Amino acid sequence: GGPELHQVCHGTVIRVVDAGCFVRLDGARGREGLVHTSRMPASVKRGQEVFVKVVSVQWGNLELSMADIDQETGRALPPPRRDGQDAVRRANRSADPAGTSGKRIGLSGIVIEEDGARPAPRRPVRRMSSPERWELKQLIASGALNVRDCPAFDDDDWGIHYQEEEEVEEELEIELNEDEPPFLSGQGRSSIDLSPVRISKNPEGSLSRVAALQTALVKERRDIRSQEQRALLDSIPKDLNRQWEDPLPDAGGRCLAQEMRGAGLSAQSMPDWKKQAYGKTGTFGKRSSLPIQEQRQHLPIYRLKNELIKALHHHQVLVVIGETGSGKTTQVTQYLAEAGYTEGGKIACTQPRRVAAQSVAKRVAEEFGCPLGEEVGYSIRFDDRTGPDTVIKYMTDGMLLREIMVDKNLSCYSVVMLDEAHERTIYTDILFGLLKQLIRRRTDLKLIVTSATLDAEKFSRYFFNCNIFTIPGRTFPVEILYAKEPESDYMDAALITVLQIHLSQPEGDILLFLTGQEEIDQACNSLHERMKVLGNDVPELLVNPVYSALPTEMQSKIFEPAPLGKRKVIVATNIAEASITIDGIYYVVDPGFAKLNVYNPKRGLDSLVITPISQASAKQRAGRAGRTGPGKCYRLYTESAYRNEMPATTIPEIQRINLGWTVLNMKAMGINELVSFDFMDPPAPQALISAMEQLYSLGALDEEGLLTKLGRKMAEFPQEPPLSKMLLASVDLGCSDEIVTIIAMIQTGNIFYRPREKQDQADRKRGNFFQPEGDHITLLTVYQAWKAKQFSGPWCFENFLQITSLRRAQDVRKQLLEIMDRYRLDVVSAGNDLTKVRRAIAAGFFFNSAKKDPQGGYRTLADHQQVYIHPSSALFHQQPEWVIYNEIVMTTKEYMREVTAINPAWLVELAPRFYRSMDSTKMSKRKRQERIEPLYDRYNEPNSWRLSKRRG
DNA sequence: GAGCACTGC
Repeated sequence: GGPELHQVCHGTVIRVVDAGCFVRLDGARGREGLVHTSRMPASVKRGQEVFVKVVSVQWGNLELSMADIDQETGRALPPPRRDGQDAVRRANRSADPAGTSGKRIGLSGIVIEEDGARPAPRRPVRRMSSPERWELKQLIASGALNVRDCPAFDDDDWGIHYQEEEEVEEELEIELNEDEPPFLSGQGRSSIDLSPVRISKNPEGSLSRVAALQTALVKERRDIRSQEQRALLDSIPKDLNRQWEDPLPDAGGRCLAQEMRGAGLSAQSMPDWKKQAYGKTGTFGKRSSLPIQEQRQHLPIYRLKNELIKALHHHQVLVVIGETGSGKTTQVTQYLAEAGYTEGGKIACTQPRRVAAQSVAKRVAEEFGCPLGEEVGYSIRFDDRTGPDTVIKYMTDGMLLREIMVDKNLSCYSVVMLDEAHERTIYTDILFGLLKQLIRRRTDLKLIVTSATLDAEKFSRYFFNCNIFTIPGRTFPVEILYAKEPESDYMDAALITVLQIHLSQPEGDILLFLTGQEEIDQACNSLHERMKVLGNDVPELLVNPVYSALPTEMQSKIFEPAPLGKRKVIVATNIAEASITIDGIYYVVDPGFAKLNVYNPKRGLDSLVITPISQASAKQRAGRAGRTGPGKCYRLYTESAYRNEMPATTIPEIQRINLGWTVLNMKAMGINELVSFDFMDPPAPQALISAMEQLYSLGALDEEGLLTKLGRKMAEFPQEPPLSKMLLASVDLGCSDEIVTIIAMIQTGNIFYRPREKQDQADRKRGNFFQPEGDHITLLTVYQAWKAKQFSGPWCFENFLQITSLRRAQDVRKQLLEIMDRYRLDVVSAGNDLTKVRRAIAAGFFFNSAKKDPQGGYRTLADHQQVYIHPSSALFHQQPEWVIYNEIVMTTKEYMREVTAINPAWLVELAPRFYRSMDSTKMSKRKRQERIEPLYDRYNEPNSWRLSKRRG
């Protein structure tokens, strides 16, 4: 037999009989005892013996610490007495036969902690409340409970003795290490105010007000809809399965009841408009039937070919304004190849998007007359289609940035063309600075930067006042109409506008820009409803939603031309502004808003905010109406709002995002003076400082702000610094195999598929993967399970897992392993020791830790903000004391996503530059402020406390 | 008890 409860003490070996929520003690006497597994490693199997450290014993809903339990008898110790009764107590105890205490097991639970971990902070023992005391008394009085079975029940003494509040303070207290990095002395976190980047030109203007209002409106509409849904469900008779008791004799009534059983499931999830949009087979946009060479000659750029080549011959740098449809992306590279520029090296052309690089390369290979990957190829992450013969290489801008890190001089290229540079991705912006330096060193390198009209002057100024070359576009005029008055609810205004166009304007499809998935679904729904009200007398309006999360087969529907006599309206996010081009659009409805990711350096938090768009975006949107013929653009804002409230261009990414990765990589390239780096639009100094502080805390920078060996290794990985740190820490901790998988899974995201119509089922399936340690380990479990099923697709489908995401995780994992192999970093598995894995997570994500707040939810350690565990988390119902999270999302509340339970002692140990154990004599500034000062009382001693008096 | 614009290495 196993141990009996009274024998349970630190280090007891316990055999696990049931692996599940509760694990029973094995043993003749102790078999009723329950072991609470909230801290039990998930890997513990049935029948396994675990060597555990007992932290406390649970008594009903009370909890006794081991210090309060007699190690010999298993009984709780009586309260401490100051009057020398210790001897009496000891005598009583030895007189107590072990057998009697064994009976108590029925009410007890044991909280254990896995072996190998540092001792968890002792939970303060709670004082018994008077209702609890009353309940115990009642139980005893009724005979349901034997007096002797109560811990430490000594006839006259109810005080199952609890420690005094002061003694309870054994709990580990952690505070921030406020020492700033030496190289940032005087400008560190404590001395500057890190406020979020200002993204609005005029925060008081009408547009900003509308943006704020709209967020509330979306929520309101959601609430109304869910209320309606509930009302509908409530109106349905319950107990639909009990039709045999139905007093109605006719079968019709029963039939009806049966049919209604599925109500609220399918109807809710698949609205009419969506059904309509599905169910059709897609065809892509029309293709010209002209022979390829003839098509090339019809492009506007063709006539300027010689001039362009001459210009580049005489100048090293050229800014090219290429309107949409001019053919610059496909033609310029070929012209340069024809002119012999490929003899001295390759021609690189960067694109901000992967699909653009792929599709353009395919097209150019066709025109060039070679198979893709020979003379013409592309290179994007996970997909390199270039060969030894490749002379024209399309690539993403991020890829060229990777290359320039390896080869500062880009020696294999003779021409670099930064296409779509006006989009100002973070990669393009860094390339700007690096190429500006490079062309001074390499006078033979030619640089072409393409731009929109608006930025051309600025680009030219930055690149030594170089020449600007304009290629006219092939687009039609677009008439712009403004609202007379500012609209307070742009959604409603947009829908009315769409219907008015539909009912009054000549044929041509409509494109409506909204900000997000929810808004789009609401709009589609509402349009459909309103069209139904109008009846059959009006021509049909086909409603098509587009956003990136939409399945691809549904996205392709939008390219299908509307049947004769019908009109198509496309409701899209920003995706239709640049990423997707749809033909046949004659009308654009532009409310003037988009969601923008803004990083708040103080909180270390990204958030998506509905923001007014820029004038450049507005122009781009309007241009979408003029691709097939002269069009109209309805702007749902006033002309004055356009001129005075919208910024000329969108704030470039480099001024909005977390610069951790950027700074690390620039340091790795030997650029130490980041503040003086020649950025086209320099990021705010605070953002740079905050990034450097982060890197210092991670150990990537030393006291002088120079890259450490660790930092150098971190820069090799294409991911955020905390992830890289986690990976490198895992190599030392001996769990890199697990961490690589976890990183791959975190980076891809969207692992769990959750369609509206099957939410409950999906949630159940997801719940099967849950691990008590948290979501990181849960993700690991998912991947391992998938692997065990030979990466099966049907298995994913059954378990509501997104196979595309898992495949991507597989790709990322493979790439990480390749890099690790290159730098001889060991890939080792931790086996069953998941503590190692959790420690590695803490080593990278210690910034993101939170402690349970007695007032509800959690408080982040870094800035004491109130946050909550996301309902989708494996730990949502557990609410462990200390957690680490991957990110915070701000929706209805501030939610932590991907949460793992940790031991706070790890934080101080693994991140001493960020945390330290609290020194009670030297409280942190914040703690000092929190401490309540006694009121001044002139009648008493200055430090004597008094009760507040109240007069009636 | 929730809901994430768009990219990219």
